[in-house]
Order: sequence, then C-alpha cells, then structure tokens
Amino acid sequence: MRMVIATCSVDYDGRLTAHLPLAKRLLLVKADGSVLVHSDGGSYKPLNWMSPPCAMAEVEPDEAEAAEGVVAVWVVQHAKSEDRLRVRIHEVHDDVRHDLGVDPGLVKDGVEAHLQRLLAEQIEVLGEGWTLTRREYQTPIGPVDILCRDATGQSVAVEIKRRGEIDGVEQLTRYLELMNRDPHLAPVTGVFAAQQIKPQARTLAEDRGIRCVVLDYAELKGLDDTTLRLF
Amino acid sequence: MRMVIATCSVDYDGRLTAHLPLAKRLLLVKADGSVLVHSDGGSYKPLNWMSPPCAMAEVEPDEAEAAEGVVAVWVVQHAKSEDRLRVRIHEVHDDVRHDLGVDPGLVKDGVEAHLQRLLAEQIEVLGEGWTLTRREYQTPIGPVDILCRDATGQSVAVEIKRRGEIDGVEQLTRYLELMNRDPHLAPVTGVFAAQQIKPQARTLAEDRGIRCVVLDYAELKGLDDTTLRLF
DNA sequence: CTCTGGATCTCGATG
DNA sequence: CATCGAGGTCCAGAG
Repeated sequence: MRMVIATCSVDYDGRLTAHLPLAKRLLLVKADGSVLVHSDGGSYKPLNWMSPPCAMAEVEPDEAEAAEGVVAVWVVQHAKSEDRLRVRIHEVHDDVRHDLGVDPGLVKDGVEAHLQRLLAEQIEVLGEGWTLTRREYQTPIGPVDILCRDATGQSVAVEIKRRGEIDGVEQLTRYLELMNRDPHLAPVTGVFAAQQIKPQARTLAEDRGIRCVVLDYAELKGLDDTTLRLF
Repeated sequence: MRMVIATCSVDYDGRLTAHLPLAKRLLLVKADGSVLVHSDGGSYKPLNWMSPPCAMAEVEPDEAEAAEGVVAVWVVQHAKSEDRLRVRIHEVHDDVRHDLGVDPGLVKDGVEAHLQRLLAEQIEVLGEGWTLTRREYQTPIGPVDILCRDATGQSVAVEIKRRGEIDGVEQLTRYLELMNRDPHLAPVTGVFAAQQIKPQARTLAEDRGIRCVVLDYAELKGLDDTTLRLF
C-alpha cells in the first residue's frame, strides 16, 4: 500500500469521461496496482479510481505539462479494457509505503439469506401447525422466498426483506397473482416478513389482504441456538 | 485526513453484523469523522466503514481487551442511527495527518443524459426528414426518452442507453405497448439507441420490430460543435 | 464462464 | 423530506 498526499488533477477516460480540477488529495496505490483518489469527505466511494486488473506507470510530464507545473504523471491502464486514469501531480506532500499482507476477509451476518434460512427452520413462528413446503420455490417470474402451509393446509407464499418497502409488496403481489392461477396451488395467501416494515408498505400489503410480520433477528437467532442446544 | 496503519480487528453492528479478524490494515479518518478500513487489494470499496454523519471517539481498552493486547479502541457512532463501528487496535505502525481542504469536485461527461440531449438536437441522425416531438415524453409508466416523427409523420419512441442490454429493450417494449393503445398516437414504432448494443438485446429488439441504432458519441458531439459553429 | 439480484449500496434529480 | 433510477456500480452465489 502506497499512500501519497499530492496536489494533482485527475482525468478518467473509459465508460465515461471525468475530470478532477487541481486540488490536494490522497492517492492510494494498492498492491494489485489499483489506484484510489480520495478527498477529505464524502462517503467511502473515491472521487476517481481504477479497479484491478490494472497497471500504474509513472511517466515524465511532456513540455506543456511541465510548463503548467506538473512534476510527474501517473498513467493507470486497465488490463482488459481501454479504461485509463491519468493523474497529473503538481506537488507531493507525503509519500509512504507499507506492506499489509493479504487480508483474512470479512465475516458477515444478518443478511436476507440468513433471515430466510432462520425463518424456514422456524416456520412455526408464523403460526402453530404451519409447515415448510420449500425455500426458493420457483415460479416463471422468479423464486418465492418461502412456500409453506398454514394449519389448515392452505398454501402461503412468504416474501422476506430486511427492510420492507413497497416494491417488496409489489413483488409478492405478482407471485400471488401467478400462483393463484395454478389450480394445484390456489388459494395461496401472502405473508410479508421483514425486520422493519414501512407504514406505506404495510398499508398497501394489508389493503391487498397480505399479512405483515415483523421479524426479530436476535430472537430468531436465539431460538435457533436453543434448538441447536436441544440436539 | 488522518491515515493510520494499524494491526487491528474491526466489528460493525447496525444494518448487519460484520467482523474483521486481526490483521494489518489502513484506517482513514476523514475530516467529517467518517472512517474507512482498507486492505491492500480488492476494489474501491473498503472492508468496513462508517459513513457521515458520525463521530469517532478513541477510548481506553477494557481489562479483557487489554489482556488480549489491545492498546486503543475506536468507537465510531453514526449520528442518526444505531450503526456503530468498533476498531480494536493492537499495534500502530504509522499515524499521519494532512489538511486537504474542500475538494472542487468531479466534472462528468458522456452520461446518458448528455447522449439524450445530443440526439434530440440532431434527431435527423435517425433518418432524413425526422422531427423531434419532445424529450422525456410522459406516459403513465414513466417518461419515454425521446418521442419523434419519421419522414412520413408516424410517431417513433426512442430509448437511449449507454450500453444497450435486454432490460432496456423490455422498458421500450412496455412504452410501445402502452402508447399503441392510444388512438391519437398509434401506430408508434420503436428505436433502441445505444453506444453499444449487446447481441442478445439486439436479437430481442429486432424480433419485436424495434430498430437498433449504435450511437457514436464523439461523432454526435462533433456534429454538435459544427452546428454551434454555424451560429 | 456468464448471469442474476442484493447492497451498511452511493449519488443525483425530481416532486 | 422522500422517492426513483442509474452506476465506471461492486459483489456473491447459482447455473
């Protein structure tokens, strides 16, 4: 990892054309040759960058550039496309390198897939006597998160989101319309399950006869742990 | 901008739970208090981060942490949610600060909006005698990029993309179905215009009677400059 | 390998 | 303020 604080201008040419006027910025050169240009604000997205695979070459400024005060030019060329980043450096304020080694990587938890697995394993959370038919039940317009049966044996399609918004209700509605045309499945009712359900989404869902269930992730996980402990 | 090279472990708790095992990494603290944790590879996305508005506090490690070799703990708390990032530092290899000032920001060019403007101004590129009706023609399911008329006066809906893929053809198809139900407009034909059109998208479009046009951005811009020079 | 859908998405435009 | 769409999206999982 090379970290350079420099007064520079930057030009990207590739899928679009973009220009950064002269200013003091942080330039990061990673071990794989990728380059990030960061300012002192904004989110995690750099102002400009080149993703790997790519190669960085430091070249001498041409006459016109030298006349403008450019002391070095970085040309970062993507290996598999015509994407190119050009950094014109006017002044270097700092330039240090550190060997970081390979990162062991991120461990994630709590994503939608995990919620789906937990709820599928504990489908009785939705009602006593409910049974799982299957996860990722395929329909011609995509997979329904969970298909199950209520205590009376009637089919129920469950759509799971971390944050329940209107588009999730629309998605479930499309599945229900389709599945209710299938005489082997119909009648199919719907459950919209999410860690958090926005008021608009709840109103729309309930207006369409879809039941809304707020999932407590910690509780589901706790039940899961308890279940595991019993075996 | 504070740049710290440290051996650390990181825990994020908020919209999900994520953990980074002990390793040597770059920690960036921006002027607005946001924190990025970068490894020496991957893309521009940090391994972990906290977006502004947030505040970073450096606290003493508790007894258990100290026993594990933690010398400092950073607690980064989001200002408007319960999102929290915890960085446990075992060793600091470097720690420097630089004042970068406010960045003048990015200047973009070549985006879809620009293509739309250029093509609207030079609609005759699609055919001699073609005339512009209007840009962003509103329909109940969204705006059509360009509505125009061919030399015979028949309406044509134009969908513009930088990269033409199947979803763009589907979008245009929906507009055409809707517009052809309107007796004042029908019959409406379609043009799918993009800088690059994928073979699958072209096949689908042509199968539906939609004409495909590959746009040359440099040429459109050149024609635009020429036009400007005439006035 | 390509394709698909989610994301701690980010970012900008628009009502 | 929220919503909507696009992204140099990135990213992981499935086919």
